[in-house]
Amino acid sequence: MAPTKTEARWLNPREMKAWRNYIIASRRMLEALDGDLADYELTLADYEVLAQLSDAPGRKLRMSELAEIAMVSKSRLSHRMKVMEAAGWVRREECPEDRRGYFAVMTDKGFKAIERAAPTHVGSVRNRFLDHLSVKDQEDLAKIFDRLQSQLRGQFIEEDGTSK
Amino acid sequence: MAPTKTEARWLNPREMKAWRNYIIASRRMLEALDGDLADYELTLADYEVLAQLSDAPGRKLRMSELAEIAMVSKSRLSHRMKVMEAAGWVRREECPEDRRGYFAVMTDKGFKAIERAAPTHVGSVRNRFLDHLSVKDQEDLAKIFDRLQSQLRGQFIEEDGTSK
DNA sequence: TCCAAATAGTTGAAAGTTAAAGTACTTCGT
DNA sequence: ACGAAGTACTTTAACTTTCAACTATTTGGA
Repeated sequence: MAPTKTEARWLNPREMKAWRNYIIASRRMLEALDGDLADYELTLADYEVLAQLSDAPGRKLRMSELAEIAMVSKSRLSHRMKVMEAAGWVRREECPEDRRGYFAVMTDKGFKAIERAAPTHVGSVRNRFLDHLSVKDQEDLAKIFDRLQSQLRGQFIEEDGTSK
Repeated sequence: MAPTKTEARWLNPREMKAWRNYIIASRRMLEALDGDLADYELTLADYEVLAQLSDAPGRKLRMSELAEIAMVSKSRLSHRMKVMEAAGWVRREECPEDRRGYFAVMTDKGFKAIERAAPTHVGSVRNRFLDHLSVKDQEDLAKIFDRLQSQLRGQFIEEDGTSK
């Protein structure tokens, strides 16, 4: 089935500029953020995983939940966990309540690793993003992207018929 | 050298919301756009490469230039070109002016392929992005991301000492 | 002119990602 | 309480991307 029913009239210059400025700047910004983390042997995606884990109670989360909130697939998380486990940053723990399941648990070493990276990362986010936005810009962006996000969720439900 | 000198004070709730809403929605949107193109055996990155090529005079561009404007690395472009060449969408042509160089040339088949995908893609961009923005939102976003982009370029120059 | 350095592009290997299938366990309906 | 279907997670294999090294050519001095 076609993913969209909107007729395909071309983008006008204003639309084009909004769209292209947005994706180009975003791609470059993400690249830069990733580059900034490279000094800590981390990618943005791995950072996200560790950050979420470090915020969890007991620095411990079910694999699925971690995958969900860090926005990576289960398969990818599995693979990355193997790498991070080898680095001594996390370990897996069996879940007694549901024996199919596992917890991802952050080790002290992992916590230190992300504690070390966090100031730089936050600095990058300011440096490359927030510092260039007025308070109003920040509020506008938050609103706009919140709208986009909920719309996306809506379309997802429509498309595959699943409600979660 | 540290990539940033900004002190690492934590993000306040407003900053946090702007940043997180932005990356989360962006990631999901990009995923969705990619998904929409999958029906045409294209990724967003490949689409971008072909779209740029189809816009070029003679549907023909030097590899480096194409890599630059489509925002992929030279190496990646080389590899993708091999795949697209096998699909019959592009071919390489020697450059007589600079015998180290090559042109990427879009074939008729390639042009047809992107012509087929374009309406859907434009539809997706409307559907998932533009339709949810007021005219003012579009203008604001264009301005903000333009600012971010030029800032990024500035930092890039600082960091590696290169001026291009 | 000659050579060192820079540039254009490709390549191969390593690392990362995804998609599909596999294992193990739980849930649900009867 | 049984079996089918569903869920949690992992694994394998195919594919993609990156990184560094390589070839070929051009450029820019001395």
